[in-house]
Amino acid sequence: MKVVFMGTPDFAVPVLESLVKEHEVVCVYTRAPKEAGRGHKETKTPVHLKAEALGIEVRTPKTLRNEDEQKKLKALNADAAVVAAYGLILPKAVLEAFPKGCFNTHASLLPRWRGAAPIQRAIEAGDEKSGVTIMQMDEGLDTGDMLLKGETPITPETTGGMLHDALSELGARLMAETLRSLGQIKPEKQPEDGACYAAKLEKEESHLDFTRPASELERKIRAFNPFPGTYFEYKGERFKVWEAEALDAVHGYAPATVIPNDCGLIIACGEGMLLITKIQRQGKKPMATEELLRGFDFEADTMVA
RNA sequence: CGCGGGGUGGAGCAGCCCGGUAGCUCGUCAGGCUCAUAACCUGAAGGUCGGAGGUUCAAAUCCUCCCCCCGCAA
Repeated sequence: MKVVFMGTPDFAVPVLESLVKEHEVVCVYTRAPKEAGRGHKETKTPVHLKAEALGIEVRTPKTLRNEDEQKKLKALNADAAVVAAYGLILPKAVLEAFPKGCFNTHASLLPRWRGAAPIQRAIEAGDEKSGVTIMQMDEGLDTGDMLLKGETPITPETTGGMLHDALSELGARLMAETLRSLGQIKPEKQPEDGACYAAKLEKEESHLDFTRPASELERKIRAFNPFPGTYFEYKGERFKVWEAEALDAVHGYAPATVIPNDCGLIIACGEGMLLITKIQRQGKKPMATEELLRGFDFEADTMVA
């Protein structure tokens, strides 16, 4: 089958990789390179780099809304489009440009967690499972009919990074399977019951709010590890929190107080307290809190922010 | 030229601004104490202070260039 692939971040790369094994990928669409990183060097997207390595034509239109782009897309004469975290809306004209349709790889068990950040939101909310849904795209935001689903458990140890990688691989497998058995799968409408949206991650969410319950903070820390990360401030310095454990203990400290103890760094929360087990000082690498404490002191009874 | 922090015995940090015997916590090794111990006591080993130049009587510390790591921002 002749297919067009549309995707942008790391999540989409395995999908592209598995796609080229069984189909003719005539062109890859991805977001345009942008200035990023230290020094603001122009950086191509992960999908862009992979496509180049595979020797596939890459296109990076800013939008697919204008007729010109749509014409160029149609001229490829592809049978289908495979999408994975592309980041651009596909207008009706594009959806109709492919005889067999447009298939999207979404990192959640639809209709739960439609939208931008399904992986982190699922962990943050305390879901016990997540998964990937392959769907036939329509004009809505992740509202198309479902073709294939796969589940994976979320354990108390699952981080956003772990789930991301697992779902990315799962998505690649499911998409391959979907394309193999296209005519045989009966599209299933998404039930409205249980639908919810995964809001995109806002910068301010990374800043830990110790007035919240410890268990909630623990989930967020796991969900946001490794991206976008969580942090607190102490004496004007930023400390990134990589791993923590919620301690279900009653205490009389004000939230954000460093609680004196022999086990490590413990911070009072709105409910319970948080034992920070892996931390990163700015300019340093992440390390076990225990290590940092050998040379750095969080004074007991002072406050973090 | 986006902004900024850092590279000091095995680990984590201090010292650098105001040049002048390299320090702290931990680990390691040896010995001691102890029923015992990750506890305690005593002692020891271990460092080209990221690299190369420069200034100086003297550089971890001041100046220049380079390498590596990281935070912010995007």
